[in-house]
Amino acid sequence: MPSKTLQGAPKRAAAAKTTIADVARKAGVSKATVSRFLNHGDKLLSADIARRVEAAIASLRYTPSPMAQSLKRGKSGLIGLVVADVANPYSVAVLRGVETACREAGYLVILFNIGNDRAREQEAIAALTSYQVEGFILNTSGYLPGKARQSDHYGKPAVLVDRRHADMQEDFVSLDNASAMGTAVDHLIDAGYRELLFVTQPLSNVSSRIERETAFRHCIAGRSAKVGGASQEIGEDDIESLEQALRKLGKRASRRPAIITGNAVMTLRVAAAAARLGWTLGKDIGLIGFDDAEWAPLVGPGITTIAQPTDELGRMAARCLIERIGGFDLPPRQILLTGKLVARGSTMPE
Amino acid sequence: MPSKTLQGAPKRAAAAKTTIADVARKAGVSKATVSRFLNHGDKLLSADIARRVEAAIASLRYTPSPMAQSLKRGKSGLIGLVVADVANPYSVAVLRGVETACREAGYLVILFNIGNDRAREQEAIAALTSYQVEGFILNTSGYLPGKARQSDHYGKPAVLVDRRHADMQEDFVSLDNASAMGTAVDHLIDAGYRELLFVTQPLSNVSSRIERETAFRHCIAGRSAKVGGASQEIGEDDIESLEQALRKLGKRASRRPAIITGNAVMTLRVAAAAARLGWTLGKDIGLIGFDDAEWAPLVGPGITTIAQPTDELGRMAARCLIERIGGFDLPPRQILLTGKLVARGSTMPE
DNA sequence: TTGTATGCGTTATCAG
DNA sequence: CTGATAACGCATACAA
Repeated sequence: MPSKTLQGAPKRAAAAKTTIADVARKAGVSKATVSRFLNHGDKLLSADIARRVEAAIASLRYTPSPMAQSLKRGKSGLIGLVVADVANPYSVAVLRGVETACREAGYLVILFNIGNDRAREQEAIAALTSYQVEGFILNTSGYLPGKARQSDHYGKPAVLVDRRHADMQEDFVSLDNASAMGTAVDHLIDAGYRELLFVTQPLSNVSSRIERETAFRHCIAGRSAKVGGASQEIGEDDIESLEQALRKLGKRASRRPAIITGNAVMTLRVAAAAARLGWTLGKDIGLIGFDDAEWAPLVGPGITTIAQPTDELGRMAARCLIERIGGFDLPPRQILLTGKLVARGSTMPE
Repeated sequence: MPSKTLQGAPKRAAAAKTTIADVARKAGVSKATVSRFLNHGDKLLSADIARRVEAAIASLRYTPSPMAQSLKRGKSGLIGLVVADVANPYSVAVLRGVETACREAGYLVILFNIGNDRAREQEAIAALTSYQVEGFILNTSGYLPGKARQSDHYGKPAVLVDRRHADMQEDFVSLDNASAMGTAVDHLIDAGYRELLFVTQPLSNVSSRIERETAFRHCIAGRSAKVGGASQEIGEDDIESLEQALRKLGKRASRRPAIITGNAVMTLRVAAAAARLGWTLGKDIGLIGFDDAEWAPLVGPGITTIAQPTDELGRMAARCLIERIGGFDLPPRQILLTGKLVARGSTMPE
C-alpha cells in the first residue's frame, strides 16, 4: 500500500471542498449572488435566480466554510468554554448543558481546561480569542497575576458560571448559595442536629465556596445559641485534619452533630473519614452535601444532598451568552437557580 | 452609560488586531519576510533582518491569526472530539486526557457530544470538518444510517477510543478487555465465588460491551463445570428485570454467587438493586465492576473494580492522532492498555 | 536573501 | 436586482 492511503482513498478524494465559486458557476450567476442568497435568502434576489442558486447548492451539497466566513466577518460560530477543572464533576455537568445549548443554537464549543492553574486563565482567553470565539463561558476564579483588573475579554462578551470575578461586569449564572445553605441548615435542625460543622475546600478566591461559608455563618448567627456552628477549610490531601475535625465535633455528646460539605468532592472525603472512624452516617453523625452525585443514594444509608440544576445552569449560561452575542445590551444580570433538597438516610431524625 | 460599554472600553478598544502588515511596516520589511520568520525562524533570513522582525513582533505583541492561517494552509490547530455521551464518566475521564495532551501539543479541542444519538455522528463529523479540524478522536459506535461504510472522515485522520468501528482503518485505543475480564473472573474464583453473572448495558453495537461479554463467556468456558456463568443485558431503566436476575442468581444456594458489571453505570445500578433486596455485598453476593469510580470505596463495604487508565487512554489517543497528523503513515495500530484490579470488600473471600 | 503578486473562501462596496 | 472587485490575514511560487 502506498502512502496517504486514507487521504487518497478512491471513494471520495479528501472532499475537494466545493466553494461558492463552484455554486456560482453551476447556477450561472456571480459569487456575490450566491453569497446574497446564503445571507439574506431570497429577499434580495429575483425568484428565478434564487431558485437556481438553491438548486445548485443542493446538487453540489455545498456548505460554506466557517473559516472563511470567520476571517471575513470576524465571527466564528465558536464559543470558548474555560473550566477550572474538568476533573470536577460539577464542571462537567455544566459543560454538558453548555454544549447542548450551544449546539442547538448553531455554535460549537472549544474547550479549554486550566486544571486549577490560575496562571493559565489568561493563556486560555488569549488562545480562544485568536480563534475568533464570539464569547466566553468562564468557570474560573478570574484572578489576574500582575496586571490590574481587565474586565473585558478582548471586547468579547462573557458569562460567568459558579464563580464570580472581582468587580465583574459580566452576566453571572449560579446556584443561589445563600438560599441553598438555608435549606440545608433548616433541614438539619429539623432533624434534630444541633452542632453543625461546615467543611469546605480551601476558600482561596473561589466565590461559591466563600458564599456558602458566609451563608453558613449567617444561618448559625440567626439561630438561638442552642445551635452551634463552625466551619473549616480542608486542603487537598489533608485527611488528617479532617479526621481530627470530625473527632472534635463528635466529642460534644450533649448536642447531636452534623456536617455540611461544600461540594461533592468534600462529601466523598467526609464519608470516607466517617467510615474510617467507624461512624454511621445519620446516626453517629449527620451529613448533608452540596451537589447531588449519582452515588449519593448508595453511600452508607444514602447521603442527603442539595442538588444543583447543573444542566440548567449550563444551558442558562449558554443562552445568556448567545443573547449577548446577538447584541443584547443591558446591565449585567445575575441568574440564581435554586437548589433542591434530596433527603436521605444521612440526616435521619433522631 | 451608552451602549457597547464593553466593546468601546477606553483602555483597549476591542484589540484592533495587529496583523502581519503592521509588523512588516514597523520592521521596515515586507509581509512575506515576516511570514518567513514566523514559519521558518531565521533559517531563511539574514540575522539582521530576523532580529528586526523579532523585535517588531515583540513590541507589537503580534500573534498570528489561526483563522487566516487555517484558511491558507487548510490546517487549523484544532482537533475534533466526538463523544457518545458526555454524561458518561468514562467519556469525561478520557476527554480530560485528550484535552491535556492536545493543549500541550499546541492543539485546541472542539467538543461535540452526540448524546448517544448515532444519527448525529455524521452531523458531528461534518460540522467539525467544516472547521478544518486536523483530525478526529471518536468515542462513537461508528454506525452509518443509510450509506455503506465510509471509513474516511473527509480524508482526515482519526483515532477511535473504546469503541471499534466495523472494518476500521483507524488507530484504536482501549482497555484490554479480554485480559481485564480474565483478571476479574480469576479474582472472583480465587475468592470462592462459583456462580457468575455478567451484567451489561445493551450490547447494541458497542464493541467494548461486546468484547467484555465475549471474554466473559470464554473465561467461563475455559473453566471446569464447577463454575457457572451467564450474562444479561439490562436496558436503561429496566430495574425490574435487574432485580429479577439478581434474585434468580441468589437462589442457587449451593454455589456462591457474584456479579460482574460492564461499567460504572451498571455497577451503581446493581449496588442499588442489591441494597433494595437487603443483600450485603461481599457476603450475600459478590460484585466486581469495570471502571474504578471515586465512589467505589464508599459504597457498601467498598466495591472491587477493574480500574481503567482513563487519563492515559485519552493522552494516548491524542498522541496517536497527532502523530498521524504529522504524517506518520503505517498500518492502523491497536493500543490496548491493561486494567488494574482494585480489590475491596464486595469480593471478600468466604 | 528579499520583495511582489496571487489566492485560500467569503462578504461587502461599489457600479451598472 | 446583479456583477465585478476589493478586502479579511496569511503563506507561498515566482521574480529579483
